Amino acid sequence: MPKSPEQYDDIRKQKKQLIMNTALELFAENGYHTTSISQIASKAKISKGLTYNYFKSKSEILNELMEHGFNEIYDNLDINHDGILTEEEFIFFIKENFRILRENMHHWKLFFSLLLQPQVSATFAAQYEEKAGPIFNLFFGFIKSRGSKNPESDLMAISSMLEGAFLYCVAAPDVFPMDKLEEAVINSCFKIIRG
Amino acid sequence: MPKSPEQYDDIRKQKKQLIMNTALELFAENGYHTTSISQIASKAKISKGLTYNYFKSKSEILNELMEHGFNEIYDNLDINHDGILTEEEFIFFIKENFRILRENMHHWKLFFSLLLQPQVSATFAAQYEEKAGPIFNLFFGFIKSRGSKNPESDLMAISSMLEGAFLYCVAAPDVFPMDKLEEAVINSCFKIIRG
Amino acid sequence: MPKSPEQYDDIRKQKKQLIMNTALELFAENGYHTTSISQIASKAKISKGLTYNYFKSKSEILNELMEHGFNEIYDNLDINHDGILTEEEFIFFIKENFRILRENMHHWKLFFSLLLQPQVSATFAAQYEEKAGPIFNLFFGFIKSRGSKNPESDLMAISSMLEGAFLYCVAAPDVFPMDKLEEAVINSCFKIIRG
Amino acid sequence: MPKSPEQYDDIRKQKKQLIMNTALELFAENGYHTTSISQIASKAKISKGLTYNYFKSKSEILNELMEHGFNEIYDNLDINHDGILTEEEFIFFIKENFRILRENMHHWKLFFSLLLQPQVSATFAAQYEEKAGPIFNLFFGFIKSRGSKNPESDLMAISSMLEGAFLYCVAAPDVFPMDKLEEAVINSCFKIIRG
DNA sequence: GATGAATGAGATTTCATTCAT
DNA sequence: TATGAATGAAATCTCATTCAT
Repeated sequence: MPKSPEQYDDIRKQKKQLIMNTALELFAENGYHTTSISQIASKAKISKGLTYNYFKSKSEILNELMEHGFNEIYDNLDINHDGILTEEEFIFFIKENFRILRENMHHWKLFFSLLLQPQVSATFAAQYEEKAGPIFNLFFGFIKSRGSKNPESDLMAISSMLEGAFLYCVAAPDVFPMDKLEEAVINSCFKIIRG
Repeated sequence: MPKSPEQYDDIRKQKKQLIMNTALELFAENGYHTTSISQIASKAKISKGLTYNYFKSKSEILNELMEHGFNEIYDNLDINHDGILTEEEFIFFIKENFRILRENMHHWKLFFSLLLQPQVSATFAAQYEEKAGPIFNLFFGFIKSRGSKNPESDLMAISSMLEGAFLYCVAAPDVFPMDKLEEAVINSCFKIIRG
Repeated sequence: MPKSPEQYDDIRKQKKQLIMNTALELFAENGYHTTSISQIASKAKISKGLTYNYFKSKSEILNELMEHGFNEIYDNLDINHDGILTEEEFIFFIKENFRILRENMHHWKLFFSLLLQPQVSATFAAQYEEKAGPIFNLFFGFIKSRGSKNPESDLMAISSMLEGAFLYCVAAPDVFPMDKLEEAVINSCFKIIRG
Repeated sequence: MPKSPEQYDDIRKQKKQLIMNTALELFAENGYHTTSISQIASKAKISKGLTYNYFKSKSEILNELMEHGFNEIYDNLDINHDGILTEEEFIFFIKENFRILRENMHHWKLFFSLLLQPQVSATFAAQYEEKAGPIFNLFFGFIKSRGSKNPESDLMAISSMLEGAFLYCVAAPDVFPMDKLEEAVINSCFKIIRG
């Protein structure tokens, strides 16, 4: 029985997603360069050739992965409201970040590793800035609204602390217990702002 | 008339250093896997074959690089005193860290990138822990000595902040001005401890 | 429309056989070490890379060659009967050996050359003993059954003679005419046993 | 103190012999191709470069080794008498052969392995025939003088047996005890001739 | 859409040989 | 004579990508 165009489309979408999920896992765990198309294909239980039916090249898988990943992550953050954070929203925001981190460990691991090798994906840096910019602004607004004496300085400290905490979670999850770390970070944010 | 053993020793030391420096630069800039022995050799203006006169394999270059790097970095920190930090020492320690970071950008870039791909270098994780452990202890002692109400929590926050600041320096040096970042971090440490 | 699994299986079998045949010929004629993968590939009219689709390494080709070779040779000998040789069977057995030798000259040449360099193939010695042991037993039984006064001694002499004759056939086929050699060996076996 | 020309000559001879002995051992044990100039030099405790002061190339070491080896072996056999062997002389000759074999295991191992890979040394086959020819004649004369009914046939059988016994000694010295093998071979020679 | 055999460019590695000293 | 650093050719091996079916 021939399939309808819609069914074909569905299959395509599922297969593509399967390839991307598999690739993400392997890239994150073993690195982009140490992962071969063969490994991806065999883990996804498809043929090597089929991969090229969905992606022009290995690096295109990476590109799409990054793009999707950014969207998945930042869309969930839902920062498109009035642009002013209340204290609860700020806390919620950080907690959300940790939650998303835990749920997308693979993506984050890959993100961080690409951060250190920008030549892999030329478009990566640009995307990152585009996404990260509004968040900096949001934070900056919150810090100022809380009466910080030096909001620029506090933004740097808080951003660093969050970034560092995320790095610990992803790269050395056994050094600090994750929930304690989360709590420590949140508390410290307020200590920093308060002065 | 053969060269004297000392002459040969000299040549070997210099050439080995040349290879390591060249490799470090390329590894840090382009990544370990994207850097070929050919590239290293041609940048160092030697033949591919000679590389193998000095290193058993490409991965051995990486291993020696890590080992030397750790020593270079952590030896400079000189943490072998009485084990108690005064406030000045604490500040000095962080400043030293930043200074060393700036002077060994390549090493740190490589470190961070390997942190996310530990399977590259098996010995890496072990070395890291061995070196980082005493520093955690030192910090913990300082935090307690300053009357922190929750030293475990503060250690996590401060460690994260430092790690994150280093990551910003290395991976995105244009986002924050480095000297301001350094100042912000130091100030925030005290805010965190003070509570 | 993909090929059927059976078709692929067929291709793989044939191609693998082609590679093994080609390698055997070159190994036997020019030696294992002097034969490069490039030579094998170009003689088999395939690409170098394809070789590695079928064999993990060059030495694995050798291993499989030895394994197959042993089986081909010793399976043909069909020594799995009651374990007692009649005179006709003994003669037939030796003749068979010469016939197989002539038809598998390449294999035997390779065997003999590896005999002298056992470190090439670690598994080789073990396989050889496993296969040769029963034959010694069979011969020993025959020699005793014919009333030899010193069967141990006669076994040594006969084994040596056979081994030497095979070596002449393989390494210096022009020194003695092969059919005369065969006849001489068979006759001499009986002279030795008879005493 | 400058050395006299004779002393220099002496040194040269000794060094050359050292290199050849070392190379022989390694070639015999590990094979010609698997033995590198570096290994030879380091085992002989000289520099790589010095090797080329005494030999034009690696293959020239092999050539000289073969040449010397043949002479050493066959000169010791002292077959330059009247050309007629008595029974005692025949026995003595075979015993001598075994003795020499035992004392020059390395040479023989190398000989046998080259027999199977003649392309290694082009001149090898020619040398072998030149040396072996007179021996065949000597044996043929003895066999005839003892009243053999078919001396051509017996020569083949005896030659094969000797060759085979030597191969066993060299390649599989544990299969048969060497002194028993020697005895068995000698006895069997007479059985073969006697008919 | 799906397969996996096949290619070829390029990576790592080895090693006989040369050469400045 | 003696050294060992240096070369370069060639070997082994890997893998993204193509293509016939």
